[in-house]
Amino acid sequence: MPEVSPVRVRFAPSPTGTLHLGGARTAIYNWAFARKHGGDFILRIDDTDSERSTPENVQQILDALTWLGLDWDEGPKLDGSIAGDAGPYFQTQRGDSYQPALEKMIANNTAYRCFCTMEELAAKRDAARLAGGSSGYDRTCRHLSVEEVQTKVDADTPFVWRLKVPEGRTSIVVNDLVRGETAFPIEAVDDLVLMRSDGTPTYNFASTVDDADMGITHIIRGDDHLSNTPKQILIFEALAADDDKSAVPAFAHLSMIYGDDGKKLSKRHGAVGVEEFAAMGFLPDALLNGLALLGWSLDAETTIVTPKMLKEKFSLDRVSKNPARFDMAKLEHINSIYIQEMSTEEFVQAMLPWLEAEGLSDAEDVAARPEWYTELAPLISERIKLMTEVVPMTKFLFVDEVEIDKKARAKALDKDSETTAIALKATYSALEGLDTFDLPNVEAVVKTLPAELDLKPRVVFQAIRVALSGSLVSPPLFESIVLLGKERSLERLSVASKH
RNA sequence: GCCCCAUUGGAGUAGCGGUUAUCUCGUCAGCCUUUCAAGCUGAAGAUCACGGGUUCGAAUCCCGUAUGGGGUACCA
Repeated sequence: MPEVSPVRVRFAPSPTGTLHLGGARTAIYNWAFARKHGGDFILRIDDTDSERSTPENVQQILDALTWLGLDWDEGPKLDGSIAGDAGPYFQTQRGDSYQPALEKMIANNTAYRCFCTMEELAAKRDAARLAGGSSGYDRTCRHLSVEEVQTKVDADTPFVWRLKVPEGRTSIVVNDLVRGETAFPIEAVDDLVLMRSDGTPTYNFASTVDDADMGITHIIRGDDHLSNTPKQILIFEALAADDDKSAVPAFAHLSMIYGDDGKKLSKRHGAVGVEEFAAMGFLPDALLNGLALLGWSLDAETTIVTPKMLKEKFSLDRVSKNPARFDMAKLEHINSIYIQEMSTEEFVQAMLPWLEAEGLSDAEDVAARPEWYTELAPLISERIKLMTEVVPMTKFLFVDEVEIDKKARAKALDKDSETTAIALKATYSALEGLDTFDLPNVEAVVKTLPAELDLKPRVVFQAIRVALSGSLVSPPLFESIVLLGKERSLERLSVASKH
């Protein structure tokens, strides 16, 4: 059997905020790719920005990934434990690995000291830009003699370590799995700072060292990192033993997700955090599906892609190069399909938290009258797109007294109050006489009312609907009456007809 | 300024040199109907950003332009 290096991918969020849609999609692709290839999905927390990183954000990211159904093989776990041997999985705890990496680069002459001050650098940058050239570092310190360097070091002049971009090469080619070959002219690759004067590594250095140490084989990330890639390739090469070509991982750069105005998705566009979508009533599998489709397709026609399908079918060569706009309407449509696909039992369980949050129901109630919930569930599941719609649609079934919507009252009750009073009283009488309050009986007596009263069905039924549910929109009428029960139905009809 | 990327109906996409340019969402109309949905049927909507090439033949390949985006920090 040929030796195949196992796939190892990583998702490395910065806990400077909660998990947003773009990050979630990156995580999904990494996860799906790992699962597809039987590899490892590693979660690393890039928390070097100590100013903005918080433990709360870390927790939120972990929760959001878990909610989405993404499981990682290595990294911090929800219960506080850590899985995997390639850790630590918090970048702030990996400090020890950067110095040896730097020393290795010093030894093979791929790094050098730079004594330029930030002010000097800024001035040079401005000048270079004004002259119309590239704005990279002018490499002054790269040409310092050994003696000059020694003098400055002896004088305790502060310095940073920079990458020595090799001479003699014309370009660095990034062979991207999504975009194909992209060549960066060598002049455009900057001698970037590896280690700051305070001894901490920069992002590009830390990230690359970590990826190398962790044996990452494929880096799948946002395309805002594409320009960083040639620099990172150089670092990978410098870090590698004996020109080991396999030391440079494969790259796949994902286009950004835009808001509906074509601008980069941000808070201005409303909800962008995964937890916000959960609160809006999206199902995890539906969000996963919708996000996966933002830049990837299974084929020409499939819209519904379950987590299982994603794990089996995901491939980077079907990732689109175009930036995608986030479309809430389509996501809602996908969500509604997932809702409809749920079994009655599943939907009852899915409704419960939303009802509980409003104090309308609890597990005990479900256990006490499972049939009632079983009848309710399909009536609701087929007409909502978001789980948040459950409460407004069913609240009238749980409360003792309905609050009748003003508009609904005006339209269905007060418009012709005498007629509606007659209709409601007739309904009252018809229902009052029923011994068995079930759907066939209720339907039998109510359905014939309009004809008996010589009124339009619409007038009669809407009046009843508003009297019982308080709204012009409700689940089907006869079913609603049965679910409400005889006592409450009569009570509400009586109240409404007196107005 | 410089470097890189992208551009197919309103949105997401299929397309890999020869198709009536695919599918989904959305929109509109009809059916169903006690409301709202769902469902079903149908319709409108794309000179494949533009201009040049290459080719018998281009949405597909090449060059340029425009537009949008990313990068260009001792940020990540």
